[in-house]
Amino acid sequence: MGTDEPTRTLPRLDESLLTHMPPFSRLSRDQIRQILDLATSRRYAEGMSVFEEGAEAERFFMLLDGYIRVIRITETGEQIIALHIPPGQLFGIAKALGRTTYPATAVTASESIVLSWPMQLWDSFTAYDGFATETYKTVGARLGEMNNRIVEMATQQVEQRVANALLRLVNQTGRKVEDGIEVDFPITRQDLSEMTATTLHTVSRLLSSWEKNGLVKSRRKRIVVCDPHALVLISHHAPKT
Amino acid sequence: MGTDEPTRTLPRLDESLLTHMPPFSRLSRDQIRQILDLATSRRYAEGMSVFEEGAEAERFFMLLDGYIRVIRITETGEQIIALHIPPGQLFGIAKALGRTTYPATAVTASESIVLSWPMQLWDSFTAYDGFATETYKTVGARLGEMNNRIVEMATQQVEQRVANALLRLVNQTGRKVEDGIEVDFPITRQDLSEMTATTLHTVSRLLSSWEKNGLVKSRRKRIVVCDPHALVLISHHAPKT
DNA sequence: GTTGAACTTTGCTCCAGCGCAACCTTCGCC
DNA sequence: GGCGAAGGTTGCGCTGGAGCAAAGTTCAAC
Repeated sequence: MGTDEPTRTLPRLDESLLTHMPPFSRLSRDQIRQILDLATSRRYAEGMSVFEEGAEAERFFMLLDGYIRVIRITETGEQIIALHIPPGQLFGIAKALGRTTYPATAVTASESIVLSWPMQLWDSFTAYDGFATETYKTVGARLGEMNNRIVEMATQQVEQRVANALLRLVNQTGRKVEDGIEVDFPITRQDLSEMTATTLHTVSRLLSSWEKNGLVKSRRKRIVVCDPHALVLISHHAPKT
Repeated sequence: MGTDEPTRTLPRLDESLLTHMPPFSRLSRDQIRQILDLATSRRYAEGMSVFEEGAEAERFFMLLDGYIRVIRITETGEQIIALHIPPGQLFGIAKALGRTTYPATAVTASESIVLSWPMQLWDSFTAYDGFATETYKTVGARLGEMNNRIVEMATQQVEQRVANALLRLVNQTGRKVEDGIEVDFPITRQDLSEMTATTLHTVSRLLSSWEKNGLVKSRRKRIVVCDPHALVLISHHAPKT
């Protein structure tokens, strides 16, 4: 749980942190200063939870650095990964969904730096120029992404779903490395399986066979995509002969 | 396509149409009058499309009567049903998602009456008291529903998914009839299979067996749930022995 | 440098549910 | 009232990928 860690406010934050983040990019330096002075900043180690599904939504958040994994857990204890959030995005914005509780759990996928504000400030933030619009876009994009996932799960084979998930990861969070593009945070076979509604065994088999053909390279908790185009082909390959 | 039908503006609309619809419920009679005077009202026969995925979002809509089915179609021509919209809800609200095109196709699941306004009016609508809040709630609820569907598809067996889908239908759109609750619009096995990522054959088999046990009664395009509780049990039944 | 936990690989078996096929039923329409 | 199309039912065989099992590998921690 997040609360295991002491809350440390980092040294005075610089305005430049936010000037290039879409929700704030149209604001003046002074406005950003005000916003930063209201923010709590905090570092989370990998695997820490930022908030839990169902909890009262007392704060809203922006990810400055690292990656957030949004997960849901079923009554039977299965975990499914709904989405990954890259730096620069708002999250835990229950108010934007007309909710008073968080709809899912957020855990850090890697060491992360997070700003947060009390939810009471939400309405004053939406008054800032561009903030509301960017929020809609974020919500819309996530809704669209979930929608695509439903379509994928409904129509595609496991191999294609895993290929798609991997492509999405490298597109959204990829980091260029020598022999391809690497997913920018530690990710296990189990994680991939929770994103694609399959088992770690199947994911492992797929990655092994892709590695054999030079499409990817993987080490423990790390995946490098060497041949994205080939993955795209796999992801589009007709499900049925 | 919707455009096959002549656009007929129905006789002058009465304010009482909107006074009890959540997005407008906090408005005065005069405000509602203004809003209605800007609206185009139109009747769609069953199976007509109101707008198509990807089209420029020129108008936004409210369903007065009937049911709207939101669908997506894959490159390979498969159709999947994302959600059903009951009367009283806004739809096609691309602006609320920061989009300029519609993210999915909307077709009528039964004969329907729809109001619509040019999207340019959206910003003036969000200024009305309660309108924005209700919109967030609608968006939030749909996002939550999609989220649940992902979890279901990832963790449940076909039988449970179909049971859940049916329960959701009768909860959201059910009409009390003599021997149970009936889904309030025509729905085929094929439709149910497109909501649950399975085949019409499997749905047919399930419904047959449920009917044998008295849980449901169904006729062509009509389904009555007689024993919702038993369906709930099925929907929660552990997937694996 | 040893230990143990976390992560990964791979082989084998089995079955839920899909694809296919054939047929039946209901309904709208000329 | 007969015809055709849309919708529904049911049997059968096959297979993708889940479940199970057993090892191998990597890494952190002492």
